[in-house]
Amino acid sequence: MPAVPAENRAVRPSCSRARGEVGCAKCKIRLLSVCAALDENELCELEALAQQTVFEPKKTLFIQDEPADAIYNITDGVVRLYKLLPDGRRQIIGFALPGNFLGLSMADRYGFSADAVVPVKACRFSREGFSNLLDDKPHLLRRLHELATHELTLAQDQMVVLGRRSAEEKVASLLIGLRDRWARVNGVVVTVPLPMSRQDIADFLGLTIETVSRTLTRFAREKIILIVPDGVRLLDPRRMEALTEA
Amino acid sequence: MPAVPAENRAVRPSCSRARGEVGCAKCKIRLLSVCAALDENELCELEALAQQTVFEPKKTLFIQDEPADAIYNITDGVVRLYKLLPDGRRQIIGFALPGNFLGLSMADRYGFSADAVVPVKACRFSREGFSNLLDDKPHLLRRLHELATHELTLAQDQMVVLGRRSAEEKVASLLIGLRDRWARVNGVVVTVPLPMSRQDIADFLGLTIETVSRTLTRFAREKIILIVPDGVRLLDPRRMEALTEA
DNA sequence: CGTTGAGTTGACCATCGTCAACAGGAGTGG
DNA sequence: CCACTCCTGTTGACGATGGTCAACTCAACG
Repeated sequence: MPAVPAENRAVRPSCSRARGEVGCAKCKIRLLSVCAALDENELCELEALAQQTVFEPKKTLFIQDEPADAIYNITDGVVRLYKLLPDGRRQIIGFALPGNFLGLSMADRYGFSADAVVPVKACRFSREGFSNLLDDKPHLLRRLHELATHELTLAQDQMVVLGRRSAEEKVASLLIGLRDRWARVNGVVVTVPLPMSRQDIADFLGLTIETVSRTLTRFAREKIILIVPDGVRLLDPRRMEALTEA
Repeated sequence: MPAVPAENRAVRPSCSRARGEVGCAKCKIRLLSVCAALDENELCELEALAQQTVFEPKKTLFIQDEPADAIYNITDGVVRLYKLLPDGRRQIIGFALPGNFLGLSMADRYGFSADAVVPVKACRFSREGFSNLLDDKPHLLRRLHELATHELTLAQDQMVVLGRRSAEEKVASLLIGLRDRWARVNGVVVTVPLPMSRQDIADFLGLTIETVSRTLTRFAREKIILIVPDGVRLLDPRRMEALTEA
């Protein structure tokens, strides 16, 4: 039987948890997520409701239009969020990174489907439990609303990309966008991780895999990026940014 | 000097207002908007903060990136919401109809620009005043959050349209979408009002005016619609809906 | 009436999608 | 260990959807 890790022995006793689990107070994405709105005592309440879950690549977290009985806070990995048309066309409406919250809407059915791109860890809450917590914590609701309007802003920016950008600009905006989001999670990066497939990228940008592939190789030929396994290194971030600003 | 209209004489005295103004309690879009969350007394508080404003066509309500000192509740008319790229390309991210609320995000700068398409009436609130009201009315915040997540859902649906729909499907989805939204305001309609220009429609759908024009005339040739001044009459709503569902 | 601006229509063209072939890596079984 | 398949990604040839450019109509307005 392994000893309880040192970092767990010191936590305040009010917060009981299963042996070996790290508490919310130590969570590295706490300040990025809804949890930032809560003080230490409230965090214990939240933690009591949370259930740590793990999803292997391609496993689904939930499916569009099914009853939304759970909401998730992603702590590790990448999740793709998408809508399908009856004929099979797919639009990825976003990639959830650590710190992102799925279930902002508190609606009774999911508005899109979500599945893991790489191994994912997430805190799972029952919608009911979380909703009750929300009822007597207006500052938590404020935080939720903040995050929701932030998502709305991202969605509106993506509408500009989808409606008015060329293929080249679309790929550039994905790379710069992901770089900036990873920076908030992991600190500044020059090599942008791209764990999702070309098909995922294409379905996010409203393109085909071939166009995504061609555009990336063109960027590589022009020494703006270096393609590495599961990512790209930005050799000339300025030129890449220029493409997104034009 | 005109007499005070009969419908105004009977309102409860707690709600004082300028002569001739109709109170929130009588507002025809009250139940569609944030105001639905408030009881009669709270409505008076809100009314005290509200300032009735009017905008002529093409007048701007606010501009992207400028300080967001006011928020608006549209009571009449149509407003276009858009983002501009430095080179002049424009993406319209939505049309606000009566009942819609501009300023859901409560951010300190506007995330997009807004201007009147036709004569617009709106209730204007200072952001500060509204924010204060929000602080001790959690149910108002809940309502705001509800509306924000609804907007988010619309934005995500529009991402599917922009990313994965053909020109024909795009135009059809605009017509069906507007028809359903007008129905919530005015009751069921067969003639969908299109007060915005072809350029506006094009910039909403990620197309050009020519493609919008051609698509509409093709629909008309095929007897799916009848083009009338400032709108279209849906002759075959089923076929139109089929185009949006495919 | 002349001017202006929105909308329509046609001819042509470019960007991006389609289709197909191929390369390389991972996993599987002889 | 090697052949085989499978899957993802790349590259090329070709084509279609929708964009560009231009001419024209028509209504509104002076």
